[in-house]
Amino acid sequence: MTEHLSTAEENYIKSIYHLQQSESVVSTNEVAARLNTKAASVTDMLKRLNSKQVIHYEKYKGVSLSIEGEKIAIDIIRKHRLWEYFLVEKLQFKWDEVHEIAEELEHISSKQLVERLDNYLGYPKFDPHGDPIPDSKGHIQFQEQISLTDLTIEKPATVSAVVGSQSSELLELLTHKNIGIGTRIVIKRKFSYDNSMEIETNDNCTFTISKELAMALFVR
Amino acid sequence: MTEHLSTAEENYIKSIYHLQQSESVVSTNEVAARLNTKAASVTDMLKRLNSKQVIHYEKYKGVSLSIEGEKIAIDIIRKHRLWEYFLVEKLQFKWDEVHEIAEELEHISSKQLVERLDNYLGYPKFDPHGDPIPDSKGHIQFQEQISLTDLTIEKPATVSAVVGSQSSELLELLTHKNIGIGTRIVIKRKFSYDNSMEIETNDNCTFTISKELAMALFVR
DNA sequence: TAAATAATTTAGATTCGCCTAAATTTTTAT
DNA sequence: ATAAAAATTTAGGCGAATCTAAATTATTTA
Repeated sequence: MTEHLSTAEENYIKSIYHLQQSESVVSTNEVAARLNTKAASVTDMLKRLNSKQVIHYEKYKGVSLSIEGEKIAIDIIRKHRLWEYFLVEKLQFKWDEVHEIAEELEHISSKQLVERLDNYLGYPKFDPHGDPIPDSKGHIQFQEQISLTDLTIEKPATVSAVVGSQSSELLELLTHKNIGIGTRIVIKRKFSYDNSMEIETNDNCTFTISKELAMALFVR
Repeated sequence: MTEHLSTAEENYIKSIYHLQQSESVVSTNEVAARLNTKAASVTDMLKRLNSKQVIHYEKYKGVSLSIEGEKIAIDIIRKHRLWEYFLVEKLQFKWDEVHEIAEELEHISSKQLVERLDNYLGYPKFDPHGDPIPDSKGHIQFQEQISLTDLTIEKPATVSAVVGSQSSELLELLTHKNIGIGTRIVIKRKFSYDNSMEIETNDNCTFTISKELAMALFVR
């Protein structure tokens, strides 16, 4: 299929894939920002990737992945998330320590390695951050939003929505607790007496939230 | 300590380390041959590594590793062999399938990853090829030579010496069986009737050798 | 809609790691 | 010991991936 891609090329493809989740066509500047590089460098690379058929690119018109490019992106993400799972489940890393290491491991090329790792790990469906792990055919499990109330204990999740987020009282509370869209949450304990729960967030804070607040937070 | 080395730089250091096992000073051409590259490229790189203090190098005088360089080499070898052990023990690869993959994995930089992997694997002392795995302080277990006669069944080993290798009859036999210093051997079966044994080598050949030949071969 | 601003691309350098061909140094052999 | 051979280095170039500064195109706004 594809000859061989450099680490840099793979990182561009991955970035474009992630940026495409919100808008289908991605700008040069957005890629530059995500990769901490300069727009001129991005233009250079887009030309190269375009000639390799992994993206659709026209001057001044933005970029999107080709079918081939999307396959490559999903494959990299699969590797990244499987390695993260490995690091947490087998090597006892904390879920917030593994990203950097997985950024390196995701570029290891052996197909066989990935398949065997997947098998060894028991074909996990979600990584330690709660993100879905694509299967060997590139299929990604649809991920529903659920109320934080219904989240399994110890299973990390990401805040994806806040119901009633127009209320300033709620916002005040969220600001105080430093919770927002994208905040990673793990439930450490649930107290049945008042349905409050102890949670741990991104920034390694552990504290208790009320049933009312938990009901307002949606996670995936 | 060391800022950061590229994969290419690490590979040069590793090659020089291995070549130094036989002769303490290594030539440009030897490095070129080992890395499948050209002498001119090696000269380039030696200049760079010299300025980074990881080697001792003088024009036309050959190269050797500095103390720092040796530490780096041992660290890379440690990673390589731990990953090989992981691939065979945990992911069920065959011992002759893992080298290439480990060549990639050995460049993953996280110190913590290596330590945790080592712990997870139970601090193995030898890799699946029978080579010693340096510990976290860089100490390498001394490996005695034993006669092939005394080698445990199924335990891979490397031919490290041939007693009576001046005899042309022995050489004739060794040449015919394609066995020499460095040949990897695994004993598959031992026959007590005549103390002959069935062995498997490097090149995936399986055949029987006599007690006399086994006694002449020393392995580690 | 025309000017100002923002986004993007081009032009021209730089570093890394490699190459070939030519020059130089070292080693070997006569 | 000197000529021939082998090893090594230098010179000059190339592609990948980056950069800055300048030019160009697109978008916004007055």
